[in-house]
Amino acid sequence: MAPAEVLPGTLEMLILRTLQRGPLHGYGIAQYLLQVSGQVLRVGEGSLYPALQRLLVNGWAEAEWGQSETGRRARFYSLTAAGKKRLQEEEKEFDRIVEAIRLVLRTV
Amino acid sequence: MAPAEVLPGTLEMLILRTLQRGPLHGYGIAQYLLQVSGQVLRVGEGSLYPALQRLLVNGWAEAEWGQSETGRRARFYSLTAAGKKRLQEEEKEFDRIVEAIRLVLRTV
DNA sequence: ATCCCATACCTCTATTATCGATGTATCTAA
DNA sequence: TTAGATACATCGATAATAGAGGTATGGGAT
Repeated sequence: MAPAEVLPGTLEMLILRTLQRGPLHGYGIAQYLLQVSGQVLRVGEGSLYPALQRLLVNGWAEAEWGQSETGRRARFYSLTAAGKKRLQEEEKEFDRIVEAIRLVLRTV
Repeated sequence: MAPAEVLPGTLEMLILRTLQRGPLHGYGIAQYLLQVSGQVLRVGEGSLYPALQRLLVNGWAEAEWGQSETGRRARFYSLTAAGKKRLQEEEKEFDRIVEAIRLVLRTV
């Protein structure tokens, strides 16, 4: 099976969607995405942490240091109200574009 | 309606798919994508022409100068055998990743 | 006649996102 | 005691896109 990266431009949406389930730390987000996507979406750390920084800077998420399930120090991210709104917009736009692409792919 | 760009990483696939219908010039490709996608996929020239160059370099398309329907000089691109194969691979990978993303978006 | 718009090509630079490598540190299990 | 999993982060290279700029021609409207 191909290693397969994330579609550029969709990572923030995927992270926001993951955080919608509840606060989670970076490592956990990557694990979750890998698992739920059936091992397809492999988010490298070099993509993940900069993306999380962007979410903080834009006010879509906030972070708090705490303890992970395994007792280690971890930074828990959670959605802000602005982040929830942003997620809705991104999902809508994603659907719109994917539908447009499907139109092209289906048109003979 | 938002101006909405192309999903990064999908442009080459969209062009290849357009060329599968028959040879076409750059300007025509952009027009076609805009029309078939219901005005959603707006391909700027600064994205289009570099992408066409990549297709040539990779041997997925070949080009020939000719006359457009309106009598102007135009460069017609057409799919090679390698391009057809490449298109199939890209479509398959696209479906795979979009399906993975949908899994994430649908999971509660 | 002239001027604008659509058609048609292309390049350049800035911006942005992703990836892979690198580095730190801790905890657990073999 | 050592390897692997957990957990953070940054750095540089790569690549793709967008937007602006530049050339040229044809047709239709003023």
